[in-house]
Amino acid sequence: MKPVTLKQIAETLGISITTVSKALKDYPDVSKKTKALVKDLAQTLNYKPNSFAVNLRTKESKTIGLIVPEIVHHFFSSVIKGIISQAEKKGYLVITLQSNESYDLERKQIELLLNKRVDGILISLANQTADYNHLNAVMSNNTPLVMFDKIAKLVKCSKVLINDREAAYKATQHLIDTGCKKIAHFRGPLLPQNSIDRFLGYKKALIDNGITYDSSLVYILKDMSYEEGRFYAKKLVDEHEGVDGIFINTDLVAIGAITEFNSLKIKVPEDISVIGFSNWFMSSVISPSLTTINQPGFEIGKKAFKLLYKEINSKKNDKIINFKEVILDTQLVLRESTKS
Amino acid sequence: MKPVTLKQIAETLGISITTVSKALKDYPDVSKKTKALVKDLAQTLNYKPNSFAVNLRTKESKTIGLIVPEIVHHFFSSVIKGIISQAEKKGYLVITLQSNESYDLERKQIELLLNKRVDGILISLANQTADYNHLNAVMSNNTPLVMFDKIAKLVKCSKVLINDREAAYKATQHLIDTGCKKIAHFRGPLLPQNSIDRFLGYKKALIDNGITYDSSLVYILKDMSYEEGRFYAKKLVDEHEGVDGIFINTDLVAIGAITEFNSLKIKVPEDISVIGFSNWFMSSVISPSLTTINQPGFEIGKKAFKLLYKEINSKKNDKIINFKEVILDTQLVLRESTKS
DNA sequence: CTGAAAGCGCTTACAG
DNA sequence: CTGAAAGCGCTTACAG
Repeated sequence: MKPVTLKQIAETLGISITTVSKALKDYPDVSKKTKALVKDLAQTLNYKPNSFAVNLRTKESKTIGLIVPEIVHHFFSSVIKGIISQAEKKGYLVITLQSNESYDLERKQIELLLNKRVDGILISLANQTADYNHLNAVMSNNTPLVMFDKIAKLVKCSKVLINDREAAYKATQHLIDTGCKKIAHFRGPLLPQNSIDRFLGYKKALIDNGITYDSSLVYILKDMSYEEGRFYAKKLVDEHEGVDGIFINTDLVAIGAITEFNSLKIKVPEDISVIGFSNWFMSSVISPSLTTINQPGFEIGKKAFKLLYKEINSKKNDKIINFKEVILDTQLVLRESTKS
Repeated sequence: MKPVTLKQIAETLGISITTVSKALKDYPDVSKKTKALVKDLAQTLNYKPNSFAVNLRTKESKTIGLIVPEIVHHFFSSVIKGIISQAEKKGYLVITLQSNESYDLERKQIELLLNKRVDGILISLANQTADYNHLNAVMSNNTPLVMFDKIAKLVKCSKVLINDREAAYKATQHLIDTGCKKIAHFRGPLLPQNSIDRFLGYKKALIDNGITYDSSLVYILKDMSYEEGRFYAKKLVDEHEGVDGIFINTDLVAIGAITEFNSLKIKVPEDISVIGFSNWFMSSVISPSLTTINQPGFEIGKKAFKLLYKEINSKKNDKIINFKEVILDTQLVLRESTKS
């Protein structure tokens, strides 16, 4: 019933614990014969090293922590999948936590993970996070940290990103290229860097194309929900005439907007073109289907883990860690919600 | 730089490690004065117990393992969220793994978790899983195990479920009540218990209503994907005339089917009524929106953790564990894909 | 090639 | 009220 230990194997075989340990780990200074003996017995007894003891000795847990703002979310669940699958390949397990976009929770979760002594932390920040002490604490605790998607520019660590500004530019340019003249923007809250960047890309595209920027056409949303999409779509048409295009920060909101337009009998894209951001699966099945920017969640997750893994190993070998900023490509995905 | 230990606090204060340890844990046999002294210093030094050492001593990790077939999936991500949020409240962290519906992966992951010595395991089985040795291994290893959604009837452990048969009956009955006479069924593979139960509920509803069961109207799908939904929707209308209703095992497939009907100019629900299962978010935003059975993922997750938590504590206190089977309620969600 | 010994950082039964 | 000691199960530097 009780788990088998090195001691039991050693006693059964009449040799020392040291030799058993070395034999199992294929140390060169153990005879072939002894190794065979030990390994055989370990096998038949179904010996598994006690990970608690191994952790204590080696000071590593082969576990990493992951904090995302939301789990029930196409983009983040794709990222999680990418991280977990990659981690598993490298022998790491992943503890996932969800901040619910709350700074307080995020801070507590960082502490939980640090107390747990995970080997590294992966995080996409909560919208509410404006203070980076908890992140700097991770760094000064010497725990590798990689941020992705919603990052803090000011924190010195590796990051995995897309070029939000360029992608937003591309999206807005597409609206312009297909004939839109009066283009609104539903943006995220003032804080996460990517909602700033997407806004700036939108603005720059307008200006580069000789369209006057009108700040009243920019709506700042809070929770980026479907309901908000509906609400602001209504508000937009109540407050403005002749808007013929919108670039929306994220697909879920865009889907809300399209639904609202449908129910208001405003035709998409004939009356108004809509372009989203992120390429959620459901964007391809609603009608009209949503033109959007593809944001490669799975690859972002994989890449983020790979960076973290390298840093964990560099740390182990006392090498200097060079922070990297990896930018992944995005694609414009053409569908029915914009004109051709 | 190095983490603070009990030893350092003891030396600084000139008392024993034992007393420091007891003071921090508020043992009654330490003087108020000493406690205050110790706690103060611990605070200022930002002492955090080394979880590796604590794990080794207490033989518990305050960590549980979770295996789901798929993460990028509305239902499972809701369950994960429920589990993680509940676990966090009780001081448990969750290691999540994804089996990709593969039996081999699932088996390896169980072993990973057991080697990691998690305090308990939560699992929803892969479709491919037909052999339960790995699950019985968990039980005989004395690690609490709770299964949810896709379970194995033969494994003796606690389970969190919905009444799939009854819910499927309810769905089929709704089609009948709204005038459908020739009702098809897209079911899941032969193995997961819930696809069997949903099929049985469908069949029983037909029979109870005097409709002859026709096995050629039942299609057995493999991966329950959107693409399969489209494919079988086409196949159904190619092979049968006059089908006026379908009950589909899961929303994603139903959404594929509706998309296919839309593109074939078959009107839903006028020509054919469609009812899904699970109530994915996107089902409410497609058009026509999908009538379905709500399956409370978040609550299933919460309940599953609560059961596991009880078992972990029972085990710790050497109490007998009584396996429970909790059945959660489902609701019929009426939308546009069925007649009223 | 083998093993005695120290130590990772805690907890707790026991003695005083 | 305090502390010495054993022990959780490993790993590894060192001696032989």
